[in-house]
Amino acid sequence: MRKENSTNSINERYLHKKCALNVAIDIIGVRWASQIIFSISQGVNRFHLLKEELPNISEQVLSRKLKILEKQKIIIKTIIPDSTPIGVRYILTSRGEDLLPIFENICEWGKSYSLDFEN
Amino acid sequence: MRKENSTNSINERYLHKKCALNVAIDIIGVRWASQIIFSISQGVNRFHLLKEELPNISEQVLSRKLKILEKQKIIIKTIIPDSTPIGVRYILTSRGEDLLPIFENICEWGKSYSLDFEN
DNA sequence: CTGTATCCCCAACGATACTG
DNA sequence: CAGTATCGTTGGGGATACAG
Repeated sequence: MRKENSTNSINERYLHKKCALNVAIDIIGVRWASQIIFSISQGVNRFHLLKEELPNISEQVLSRKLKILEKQKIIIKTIIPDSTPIGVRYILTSRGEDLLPIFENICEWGKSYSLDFEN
Repeated sequence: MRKENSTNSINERYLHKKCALNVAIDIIGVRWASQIIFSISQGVNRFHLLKEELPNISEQVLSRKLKILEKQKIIIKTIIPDSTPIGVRYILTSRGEDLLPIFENICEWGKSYSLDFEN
């Protein structure tokens, strides 16, 4: 349960109000989120495929992250019809698609660290 | 002290190796970092000015963040000559400047949440 | 004015077992 | 196949006092 009056929460709200940049950062800046969005855009769009692609993520965490991204309207969960056992496919919303060119830019920028990463 | 063999650290290294996107996200995705970079670019480039601009940040945290950004070669600390008491000015490196257009894009994207933020 | 030292909190992250 | 329940761990974020 979240403590709405902790300094943590107060600062979070302060930053969100200050600039939408911070809103966006709090969405894409948590662990796995960006990688999951990118993977889904590449066609890695099912639960077990994501588990294979990201072997270090636990089912618990993957499930949690997918649910959050769905709530944020970045991905949509669709049931694959006539499948046994039940199958699920995740696809990006237009809001999610809009992130892809941004990720390209961020990725380019991050590459400057691949060289001197261990300083 | 950081536990280099915690799953947390292992996953961090895994993601960094997977894609530079995750390297960049871990730099700009922590609290205050993006806002500090943006503020400095706007001329809010001194310790006490940043404290005024971000009243909810403690000196401890601001100091810590500035040091990290300096280590990441995103900002540079310059001593203001002939000042008593000692004065310090922070400026962006070219690596820091490169972030500004990216921030513009992220901010634009984030604005779509200002509407339905409390869902 | 620009920090550092010390200590604490708590929310994200993760492991494991279980389920429709 | 696609999750959820439960609980333990970690480390970033923060408060306060002090220092050059």
